[in-house]
Amino acid sequence: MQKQPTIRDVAQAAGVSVAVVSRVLNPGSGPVAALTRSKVSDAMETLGYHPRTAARELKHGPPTTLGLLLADVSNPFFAHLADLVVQEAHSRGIQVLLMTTQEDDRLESERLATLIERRVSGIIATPTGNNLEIWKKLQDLGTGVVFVDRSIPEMPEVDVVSINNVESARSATALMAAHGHRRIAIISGPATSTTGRDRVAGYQEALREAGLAEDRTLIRSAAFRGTSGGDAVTALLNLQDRPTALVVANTAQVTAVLRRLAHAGISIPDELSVVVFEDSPWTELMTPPLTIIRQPIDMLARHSVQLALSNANGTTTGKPTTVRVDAELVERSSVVAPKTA
Amino acid sequence: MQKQPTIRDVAQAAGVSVAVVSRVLNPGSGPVAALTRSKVSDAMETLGYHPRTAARELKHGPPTTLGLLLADVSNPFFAHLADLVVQEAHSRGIQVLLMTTQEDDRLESERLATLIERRVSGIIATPTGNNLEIWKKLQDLGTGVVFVDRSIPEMPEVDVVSINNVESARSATALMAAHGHRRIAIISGPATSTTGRDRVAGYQEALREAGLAEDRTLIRSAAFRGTSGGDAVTALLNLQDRPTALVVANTAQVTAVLRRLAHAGISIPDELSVVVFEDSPWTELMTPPLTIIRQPIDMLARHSVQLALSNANGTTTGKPTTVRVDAELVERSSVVAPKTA
DNA sequence: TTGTAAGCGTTATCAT
DNA sequence: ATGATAACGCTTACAA
Repeated sequence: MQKQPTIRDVAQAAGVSVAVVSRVLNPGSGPVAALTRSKVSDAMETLGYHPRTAARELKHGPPTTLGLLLADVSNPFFAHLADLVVQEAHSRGIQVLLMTTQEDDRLESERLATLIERRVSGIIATPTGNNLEIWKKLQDLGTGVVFVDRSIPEMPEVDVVSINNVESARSATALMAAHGHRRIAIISGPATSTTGRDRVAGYQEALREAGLAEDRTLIRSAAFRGTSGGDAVTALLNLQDRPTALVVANTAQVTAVLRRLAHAGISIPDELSVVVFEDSPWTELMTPPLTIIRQPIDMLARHSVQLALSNANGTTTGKPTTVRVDAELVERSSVVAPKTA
Repeated sequence: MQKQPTIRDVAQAAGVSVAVVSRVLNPGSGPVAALTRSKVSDAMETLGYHPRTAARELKHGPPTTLGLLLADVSNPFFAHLADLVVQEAHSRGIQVLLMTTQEDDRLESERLATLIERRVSGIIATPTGNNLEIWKKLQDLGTGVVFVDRSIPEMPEVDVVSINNVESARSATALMAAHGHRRIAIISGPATSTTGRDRVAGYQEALREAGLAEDRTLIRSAAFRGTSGGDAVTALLNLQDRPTALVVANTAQVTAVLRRLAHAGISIPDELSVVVFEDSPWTELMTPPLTIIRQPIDMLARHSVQLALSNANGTTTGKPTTVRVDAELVERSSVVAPKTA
C-alpha cells in the first residue's frame, strides 16, 4: 500500500514550485512554459499523481457533485432515470451521489443533512412531501434543487421536472371512454402525492368530457411501497358493479396490480381493459401486449441535470422553472370495448 | 443565499474556541463540560451549522464514501443491486457515488480516475475486463476493491462476490435434460466475460452428465448491450435442426430474446422450453410464467459492501476472498417435455 | 514565466 | 476542561 503523492512531491520531482504544478493542473489559470509543462506532466505521470478532490473543493473549487435522492432504485422507472441522470451528469464532468428515501421522510431528512455537509452543488429528488424547512434551507444555501416526477405544492419556488400528469391520465381515461367503457376505475398514487392527485384530476376531467358520472368507489389510491395495489384490485373486484376498465396510474404498483389480477383469474382485456403507467420492455411481452403511458425519461433526466446545475450557487433566475414534458399513450392490445352484459 | 457558517462562527457564538466545538462534533475526541456542550449545540442549532465534509476528509478523516461502478442501471438486475448496495452502505453511514461504464473500458478508466481523485475508501464494480493496471493501482492505494457479478481472471488478488454461475447454468440445463430435451441451446454473455464463460461451462457440464453431445452451433454468446440477443435467437431458429430448449443466461438480453421469439411466433413452451436468468416480478406475469434462475441480490449487496469496507485502508487480510452465493432455480411453466417430432 | 505565502474548514497536539 | 496552533493538499493573489 503506497502513499499518495501530493502536489508538493510533483513540484519537487519536476524541480518547480507547487504554483506551477497547480497551473498545469488547471489550464488557463496562469501561464506555463511549454517545456516546464511537459516536465511537470512527466513528473505527475511517473509519480502516479492524482489531485485530491477534497482539497480542491475546500479551496472554493467549483463543487462538482450532485445528489440524486430517489424513493428507491428497484422501481424500473427510477432506475432508468438514475441511469440517464448519471450519464448526463458525467458528460458534464459531474459526479452523482445516489441516495434513497424509501418514501420515508425521516430517512429523507438524514440524507439531506448529509448532502448539506457535502456541499453538493445540486440535488435532484423525488420528495416525500415533508421536510419543507430543510428544502428551503438548501435553496438558501445556494444548492440547485430540482424536484423530479413529483413536487410539493407548498413549495412553488422549487423547480420541477415531470410529465404532464393530468393530461396523461386524461388521455388514458379518454381512451377507455372512447371504447365505450362507462365504469372506468383508476388506481393512483397516494392522495398526498402530486402525481396521485394530478392523475386523478386528469381522470376526472376525462370522465367529465365523456359525460360520465364520477363514482368515488372507482378511485383507489395505493401507497407506493408494499402491495397496496393488489388490495386496491381486490376491493375493485368485490364491487357489485365491477369496473370494465382500469387505469393503473401508480407505476410502483403495476406488477402488484397485474399479479393480483392474474391471481383472481381476470382476463385482460376480455373482462377488464387496462392501461398502465409503465414503459418497461416487458409490457410489450405480456399476453396481450399492454397499452401504456410512456414517459420520456431521457427528457426528464436531461432537464433535471441542467436545471440543478444552473440553479447552483444561487444563480436562480428569479422565477422557478417548471418543465412539463408530454407522456405518450402507446396503444397495444389491452383495451377493447366492454362486453355488453 | 446565505453564507455557510464555519466552525469558527460557532465557536464565537458560543464563546469558546474552535477546539471545543470540534470536540462536541466528534464525541470521544476529548472532554467537554456538559454546560459548554449545550452552549455549543445551541449555537450550532441557531446558526444552522453543518460541518463540511471536504474539510474533514482533508484532515485524514475516515473516508466515508464508496464508489459503485456498474455497467448500467437500466438493467433491473443492476438496478436492484444498486438499491441494496445504497441501503447497506447508508446503514453504515457510508455514501455511494454511482457511476456507469456502459461496458466501455474507455469510460471505465475515466471513472476510475475520478474515484482515485476522490480517495473513495472502496469500489464495488462490474469490471469490463480491461484496465488491469488501474485496478492494481487502486489496490496499492489501499482502496477496497470488490468485483461483483463478474471478475477478471488475470486479477485473482481481487475479492469477488457473485452467484455460482457454473452451477446455476448447470441446473437450468439439467432441468431441460430431465424433461427429455436433447437439443438444448444457450445464449450467454460474451466469451470475454467470466459470467459468459462460467455459464457455458455449467451448461456443458450438464450436457456431459446427461450424456448429451455438445453442438457448438447451439452455444451463442451475445453482447450485453444492444439487441445481440435477438440475433442469436434468429440464428438458432434458422438452424435446420432447431433446438427444443433454450437457456437465456445473459440477463441483459432477456427481453431482447423474448421479443424476437414473440416476433417469430414461437410459442413457449410448446415449441421451445425456456429458462431465463432474470428474476424481475414480470417473469411471473408472462404467459406462461417463466421458469427462472433467481439471484440472491441482497446477499451480493451485503457481501460487496462488507468486503469493500473491510479491505479499505489496505486492511487486506492477505488472501483474497471469493464469495459465491447460490442462485435458485424457480420452476414455473416455461419448461415442458419436447414434442416428439 | 515562476515562486512565495496566505488561506479554505477541520482535526489533533500541546500547553495552560 | 479549554485554548492556541500546526497541519491536511490545493488554489491564488502578489512578488520577483
